[in-house]
Amino acid sequence: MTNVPALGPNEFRDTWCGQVLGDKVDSSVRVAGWVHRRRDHGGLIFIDLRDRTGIVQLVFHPDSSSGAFQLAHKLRAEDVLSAAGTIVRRSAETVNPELPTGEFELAAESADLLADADTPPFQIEGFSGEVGEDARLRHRYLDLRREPMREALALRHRVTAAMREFLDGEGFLDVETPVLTRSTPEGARDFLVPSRLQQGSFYALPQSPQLFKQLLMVAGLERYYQIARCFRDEDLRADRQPDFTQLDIEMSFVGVDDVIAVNERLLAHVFERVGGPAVELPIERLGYDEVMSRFGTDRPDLRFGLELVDLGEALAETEFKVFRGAIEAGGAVRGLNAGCRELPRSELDGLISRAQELGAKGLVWAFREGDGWRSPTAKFLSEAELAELNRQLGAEEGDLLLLVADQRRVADAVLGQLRVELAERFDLISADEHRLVWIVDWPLLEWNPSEKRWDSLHHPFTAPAGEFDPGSPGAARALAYDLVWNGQEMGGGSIRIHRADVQQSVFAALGIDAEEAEARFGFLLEALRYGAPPHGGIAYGLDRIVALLHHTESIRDVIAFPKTASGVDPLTGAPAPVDERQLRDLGISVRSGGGKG
RNA sequence: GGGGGCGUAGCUCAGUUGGUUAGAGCGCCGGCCUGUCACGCCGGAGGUCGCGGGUUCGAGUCCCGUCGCUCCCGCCA
Repeated sequence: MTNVPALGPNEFRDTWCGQVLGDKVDSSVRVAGWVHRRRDHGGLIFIDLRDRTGIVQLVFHPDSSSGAFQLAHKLRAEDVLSAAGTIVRRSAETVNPELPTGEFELAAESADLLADADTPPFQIEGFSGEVGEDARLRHRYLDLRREPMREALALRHRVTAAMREFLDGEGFLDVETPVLTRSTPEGARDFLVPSRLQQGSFYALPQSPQLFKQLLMVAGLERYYQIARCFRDEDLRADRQPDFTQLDIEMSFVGVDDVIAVNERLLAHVFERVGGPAVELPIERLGYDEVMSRFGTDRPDLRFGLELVDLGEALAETEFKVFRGAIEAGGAVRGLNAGCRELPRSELDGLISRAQELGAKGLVWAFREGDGWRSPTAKFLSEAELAELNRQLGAEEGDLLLLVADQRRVADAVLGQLRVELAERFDLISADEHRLVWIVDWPLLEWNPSEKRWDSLHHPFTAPAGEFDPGSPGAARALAYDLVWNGQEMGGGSIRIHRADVQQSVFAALGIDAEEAEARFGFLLEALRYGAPPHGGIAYGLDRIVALLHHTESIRDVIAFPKTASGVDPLTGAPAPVDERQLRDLGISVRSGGGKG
């Protein structure tokens, strides 16, 4: 709570609780806030009064003639109080070193009960256990009175304020884009809003302002940003909400290096302003192919090793059918050396289950023992193969080795995830270490085997590097970049396609023919024909950034009014049924599930 | 859509092999207390063991179903 101004006198108070400090000693002061705690000694009553800025102790003596003492006796937790009195310095033995205001207290001479409070459903403070999230969300306005939540929201504010401060200084314009817009059915599921005036038609809530910000570049705004609410109707996670916030940025007449450069300065500025980790510039860049090879994921956590190794060559001649089968099917055998860690059989079995949950058919574990392995799999491999595997994995005596044989992308995904979980299990990550990295040089498209078509890795508006050859779509690289912080994707962006003909050929490669492209993205293609500047930008997941800075796993802890994992807001009860008349107005007659009414 | 975990007092939790009247801490209510700051002391109230069904002489405990919360997989261009 650093951005709190000094208060001038007003009807209910003339200073904040947290600002009852030495400069006010002997002065007469009125404060207001919530009764944080009451300590009633019979002939002497202490009230801790809390407002946004902190806590101050009020002392009520029975000799005050105003009735304040009698009032204090009746006060209960969370009552709203305004109290006036004299600020006094506490005697040395009664100082509370835990409290910023602990050297002082307000000797209350009068007090007004502004509102009394029912007993809260959970304790606001002073309770060591963690309150269940359901209870917290049902009474979120009470949860937000608790210090961690006050700090989370204050931090969030400081982050967005620092973003605006920097971007304003760099000449960016904050422009709002519509929340009621048009559905674009690829990608995430849209939230739909029925139109009353155009019955049978629907607005969609934006998954991102992507197309509008490109149109703003066509419009000549040059530099745009927006702290934009985005919506995706997909299943939730600890780091996913149906409505979430993005810092959205777009610039004209720029290439990859230009966007990265301004964003690196943005991050350094924001982190510096909010007391985040120091950002060393320039931020490291790694190519997509390299990180996939070394870490099995496009969002690598660089704070620890356990890198993946390709073991296909060592096993080229193997008789072990699990490995040979994977290699003959065009797949790979990938492994990692988890270091010298003795694990009980139950945990090794747990690793196998986890690997299967992540999509692998199985997982081979082994401990290096002499020149060979201690492992149920050792008997299927020759001495020469074991020796070569040990060599390639850099295995020393006792090292735990994990191998997955599968299609390359499956093996990578499984070992890439196990790598992170093992690092947590083995405590390889120090809390104060931070690693930022740009992932660059992405493929433009990837083959989707289940749908049998090419999909964009980022989105269909991402510019290819160099000329786009529709004949070999898999070879195209993208002018795209993701920023990864400690293994979490903070944001990502790209240079966009600014020529209609290029955009059309990329649509075609994605299986969107000219007619469909015209129907869905005609407004974009048309805009690109009226002189679109080369442009590019980025979008950051604001909730995730604040969560990382706040050292919390769940973005719900940095959102004032989040939804539960099933998309419900326990406070308001949303989503809720609507009445027949509302539906009639919208021309909607179907009611599913035989609902009430 | 699938899998794991959880659901017992207002909150956080314990509850043995199925066995008497279901417990603790905090909170709440009443009383006492003039230097506490998670004040202390004494007393008290508070339970549809998520819900429904089943097994059993007997179910918080076992079984089936269901609902809610949560984590993960799928999904999230």
